[in-house]
Amino acid sequence: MSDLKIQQLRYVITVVEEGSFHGAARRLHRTQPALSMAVRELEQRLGQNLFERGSKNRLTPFGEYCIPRFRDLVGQHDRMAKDVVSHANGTQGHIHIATVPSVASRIMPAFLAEFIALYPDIKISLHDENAHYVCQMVAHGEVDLGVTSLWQSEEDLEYAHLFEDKIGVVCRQDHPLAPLETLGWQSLQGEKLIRNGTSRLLMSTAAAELVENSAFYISNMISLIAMLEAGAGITTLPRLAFPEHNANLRFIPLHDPEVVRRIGLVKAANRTLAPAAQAMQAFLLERLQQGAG
Amino acid sequence: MSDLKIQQLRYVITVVEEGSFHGAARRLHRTQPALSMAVRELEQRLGQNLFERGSKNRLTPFGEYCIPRFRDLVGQHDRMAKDVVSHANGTQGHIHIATVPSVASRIMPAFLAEFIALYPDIKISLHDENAHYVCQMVAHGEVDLGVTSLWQSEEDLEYAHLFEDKIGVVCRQDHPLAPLETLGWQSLQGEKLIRNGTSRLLMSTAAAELVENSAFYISNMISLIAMLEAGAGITTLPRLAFPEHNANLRFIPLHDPEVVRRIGLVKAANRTLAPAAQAMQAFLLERLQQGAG
DNA sequence: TTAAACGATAAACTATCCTTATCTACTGGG
DNA sequence: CCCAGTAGATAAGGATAGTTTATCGTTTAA
Repeated sequence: MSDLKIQQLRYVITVVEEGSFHGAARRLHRTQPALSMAVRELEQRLGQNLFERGSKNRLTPFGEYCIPRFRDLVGQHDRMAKDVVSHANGTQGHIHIATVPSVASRIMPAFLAEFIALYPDIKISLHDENAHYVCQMVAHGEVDLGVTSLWQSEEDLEYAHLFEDKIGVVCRQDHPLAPLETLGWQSLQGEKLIRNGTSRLLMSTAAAELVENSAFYISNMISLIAMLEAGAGITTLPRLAFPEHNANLRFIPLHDPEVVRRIGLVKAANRTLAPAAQAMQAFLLERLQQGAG
Repeated sequence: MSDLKIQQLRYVITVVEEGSFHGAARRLHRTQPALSMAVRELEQRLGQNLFERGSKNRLTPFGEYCIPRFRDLVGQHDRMAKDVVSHANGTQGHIHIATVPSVASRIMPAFLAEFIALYPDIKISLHDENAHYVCQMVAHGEVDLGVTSLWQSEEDLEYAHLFEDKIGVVCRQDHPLAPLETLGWQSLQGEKLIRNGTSRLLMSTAAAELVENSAFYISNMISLIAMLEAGAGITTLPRLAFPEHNANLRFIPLHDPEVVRRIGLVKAANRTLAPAAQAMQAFLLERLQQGAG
């Protein structure tokens, strides 16, 4: 038993709806003989006539039985096709994305607001994790895309650079260093440095020994800020990770050497993105590449 | 947006199930390039790849999304096609048939038993009505087929003769006429004749005046039999309408003139029968034509 | 009676589908 | 390291559908 063709079924349905072959032909942008022959072909395949021959265009009892079933299948086809196509062209879907907290709180809100305005039917799940875990989630397929600095160059990850984020020192407004517009690493000698999750960025620089001699490590950003506000010491942070509107703290860019955190878009290599994620990827690259946060 | 082809969807599903194009080609009795090209064509139409290119034969996320939906549609198609085809070749369906009571009780039971053994999935509704109403039901499309004598030659009914049913007299075993093997109409002069629904068959014969002079009319067969058993008179009946195993009554064939009821298959002209009804029609003609009840 | 509308049919063209033949890439064993 | 053996991709050719134009016969209505 062979496959029926959706098109033939649609032809028959249209003939019934229009009440004539000519009318159906007009609606389907086909000629009348095309429908005549298509219907006859289907009838021959089924072994029974759908329309009464000789007389006008009345359905046979067999036709009456078939039409609702044809209608059902064509309807199901159309719904499915519409759904699948809208997923194919990225107007529908569910994107899972992971970013480091600073990007999640400073970049993504405005970005995602713009994105969902463009693609109102795409669902988005945003995870924030540290750079290492973001890469892991992408590698393991738990998310489609990551926005992060690379933990280390990984085999099965594809990295597309977006922007750089300068490291600076963060201290209280009444700290002796606070009035300075810029700082060299040497100025930090003797300061009480609190390490945090981003401190590893300094490990391969001239400032490495500063970090190694630091006695404090705080991973939680809220706690870190509280410690700094209490005047317990200073820390280093990428600019994006510094709470922009904090009146008690000050961010002082550092140079000599200048250290940056490279933020990029990470996806699994050898794995095609779902169309919705492709749209997100393209939009991320268009909006965030080169432009700093 | 154009129609997807059930066949292409089936190809894709089979490739997924078999895990390879070659395997699927074997199962589908096609060559491998046929599948390659069909899949590529579908991918181009959707605008997204279903299978990872380069790498073996893994599905893309888009493919993962599509496959269950394709499976659904193909499954629905197959169920629908199977159902429609089984209706087309008459192995499934619902037949509505009407007959006169004598045929319903004496002919149809054995006949239908044989029929449902041949077509176990066909549903049958059997109505018994008088000859006039049977014809009316067929003409109005309330039933597909009727087995009856014609009330009058009707415009929009097609009649196919099945068999003839001889009229005879019915009387009690102790009636003076009972010992006779055969009777002429003249012998009935002076008898108390009870009319019934079949008496109209005599109206155009030499015996017409007998009927006209009869004072009793009973339409209900049970009541009629009871009256006869009570010795209230005699009646005329077609042989088939006579209760075969009744020990108290006797059926005496009549001749001079011989009157018969012509029983035939009636269907609406200009209306195609449903396939199941076609099967019933063919079976009725094969089994009942010429052979008396 | 004629004109218009409908469906069926024929012939020609086009697109689609499937095959054979061939090519390229990857894989496992010697 | 090489050499089948297996996989999918590609190209060319032929068969088959699907579609169109042109035409015919029938029915319907003016």
